[in-house]
Amino acid sequence: MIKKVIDNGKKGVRYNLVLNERAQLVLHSIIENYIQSSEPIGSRTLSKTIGIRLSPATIRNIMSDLAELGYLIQNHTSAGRVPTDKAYRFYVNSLESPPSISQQIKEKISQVSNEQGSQVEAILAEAVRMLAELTKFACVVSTPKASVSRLQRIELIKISEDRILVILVTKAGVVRDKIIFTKDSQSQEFLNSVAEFLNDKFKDHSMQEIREEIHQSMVDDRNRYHDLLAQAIRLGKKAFELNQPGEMLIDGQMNLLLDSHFHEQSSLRSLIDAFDQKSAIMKILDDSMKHKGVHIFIGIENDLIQLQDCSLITASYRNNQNVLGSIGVVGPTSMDYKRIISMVDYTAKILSKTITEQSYD
Amino acid sequence: MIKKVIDNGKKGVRYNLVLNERAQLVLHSIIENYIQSSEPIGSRTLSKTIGIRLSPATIRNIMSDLAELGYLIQNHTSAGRVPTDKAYRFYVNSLESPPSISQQIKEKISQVSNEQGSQVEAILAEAVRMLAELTKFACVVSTPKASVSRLQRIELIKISEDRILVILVTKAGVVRDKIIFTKDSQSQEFLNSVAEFLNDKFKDHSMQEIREEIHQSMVDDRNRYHDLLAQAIRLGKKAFELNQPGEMLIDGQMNLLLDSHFHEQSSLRSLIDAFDQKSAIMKILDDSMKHKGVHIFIGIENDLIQLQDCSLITASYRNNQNVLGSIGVVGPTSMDYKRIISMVDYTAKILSKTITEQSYD
DNA sequence: TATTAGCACTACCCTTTACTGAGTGCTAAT
DNA sequence: ATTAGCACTCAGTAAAGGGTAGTGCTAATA
Repeated sequence: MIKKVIDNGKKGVRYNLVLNERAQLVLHSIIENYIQSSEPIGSRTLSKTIGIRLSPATIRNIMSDLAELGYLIQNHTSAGRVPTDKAYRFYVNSLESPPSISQQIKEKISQVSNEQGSQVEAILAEAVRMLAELTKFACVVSTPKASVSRLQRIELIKISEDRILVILVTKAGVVRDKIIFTKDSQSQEFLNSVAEFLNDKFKDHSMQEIREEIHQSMVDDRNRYHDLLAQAIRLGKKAFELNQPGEMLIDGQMNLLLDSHFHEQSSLRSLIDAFDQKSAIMKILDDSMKHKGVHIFIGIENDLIQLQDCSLITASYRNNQNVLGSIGVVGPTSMDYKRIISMVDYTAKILSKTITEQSYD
Repeated sequence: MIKKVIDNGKKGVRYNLVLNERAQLVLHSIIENYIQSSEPIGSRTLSKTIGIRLSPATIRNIMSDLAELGYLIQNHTSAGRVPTDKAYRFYVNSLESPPSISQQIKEKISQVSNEQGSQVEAILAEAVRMLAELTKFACVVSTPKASVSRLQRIELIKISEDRILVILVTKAGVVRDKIIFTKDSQSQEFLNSVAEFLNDKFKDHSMQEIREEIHQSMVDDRNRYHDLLAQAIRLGKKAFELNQPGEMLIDGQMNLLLDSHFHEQSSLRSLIDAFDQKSAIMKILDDSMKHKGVHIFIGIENDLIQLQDCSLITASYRNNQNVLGSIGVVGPTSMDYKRIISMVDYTAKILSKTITEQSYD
């Protein structure tokens, strides 16, 4: 279906794919008004707040066309107009990227990196907390993906006859610990040799690669007869087994529940479910890791049905070498995009900077 | 002030500290009805559901007395009666301890211990999650307190020229990692000697003790001239510095927001604040560690003003040697105490069992 | 003397009704 | 092409009235 457009250079209503300048201005104005007030915008109100002089009647005509084009809807006949997801998409596409941000907010966000020598997880937790506090929405951040992380150091520590503590340190500075059980008890000296061997062989390799190489070695029969090697492979297999599934930190869920946009019990319930499952939101964060800069998912654009009343703003963070994960905000589709986008963008940058300083590359 | 009491053996209304049996029965019945329905209980309704035959009028008389004694209140003149905190206190005191629990729930909770070889933190997270799901309220659990935990093993790992990774394993099976920065780079061999020294000296000591002993050693001048010793003390000081403040895991906060009892915005906001601060709830959990068994804090009994519309049910968990922390449920004062108490009690027991199996004692 | 039936009374809750106000679409005038 | 004017719509609020579940008090009862 070809879209109708308002074009005052021609007679009557034309069919085309773009809005003329005045229609854009009206739409823009409606959206910004609605973002502020969260109430349907009427022609009279708008004619007062919009920059140029336009009578309510004229605005009504434009609004009527915009509604027909799918940018606006009316909840009922005699109510003002409300922007649709399509309108928000138009709006964010028209924004400069990234929007400006106040010095004050910048300073606030920069506090995240203040505490020198924090663990990566602590930095992420702090960042997501800060972002939730500033945006007053729910915020999520994915921890550096184990599979793409590269090994800086592995250590094996015998802590009892049948338990070995495995410490993995990645290039990005993430420390993971895990306890593995063994039937036959080994001396610490032996474990040290094993660890040394694994460090030599696998340093700088990604966890994914390491798992594959170990798998390869196990298939290779020759190794069976070399005790150290055999043990190293056996222990290594356990140690590098997908220890933590990609994790996600959440903060500010409560903010959403207090937000008037989600006051209907139904959408609220489903939102909670979405957060409880984690996996779906995790997927969105993973996707957004693949691209640079800020990503925006508006309402219906979200595959996950529970999130179709929400918009997500995400941005990836990285160290010198790799994209590590991403951080995002979940809020109502009528959120203040300028504000939120700039905050997410800046937080991701600060996060990248802080974590890069911590990295071993 | 001396309390009035209903005593049908005597003439008129007496002053005393106990309720006669019939008044107790009525009160008990009102509370259980109210827990089920969350609606004010009237005399007519009660006369139908209460076991013995009593006319509404009689019940009204008794209720009137109970109201005067502070066990019941009326929201307005022509409404039924609602139990006060005092009533709930009477109620829980009269319960057998601990109340019985269905086999089905037992099995559900026991799943917490299923995954063999989990880290303590993971077990706690699982437990608090399970408890939140079962109770449909908010649940909290405090992680084993660092200060009382005793040392199983310390390990120092050089991960770059200026960074040392410290791994602390406690008797309870908690693994903590921390990165410390040094100006002068040391060899791994040297760090091994230092770690060995610290292990010899401090194994089985509590973190608190260790900190004190290190402090003592630093004051003691002689040690300055022994290089290993001096370095060990210097590094040990950093390593054992209060690394993690007692932490707390929360789950199911959202449940509270969906609970009809907290639908007034005001009490909701303050509740969220209470959870955000953490420290106050942490204090309650700490307190409850000092005593055995289940602890119950009803409404006004909570020092924290934000929690005065809530009841807390807590129970401590332990390994063979020490009380480690406690787990609790936060819900409305009109919660189903029998159900919740039994669940918290049983969860704490399962938690103790699971963690004891993990411990190195 | 304790209990109960009866009665007048109270206040919330729900529905109906009416009114207001912000908004619309359409038409005719500019 | 724009605007003023007008009839119309519908959510929201407030007032009015009936229904209901509760109360307290008094007098009758076992």
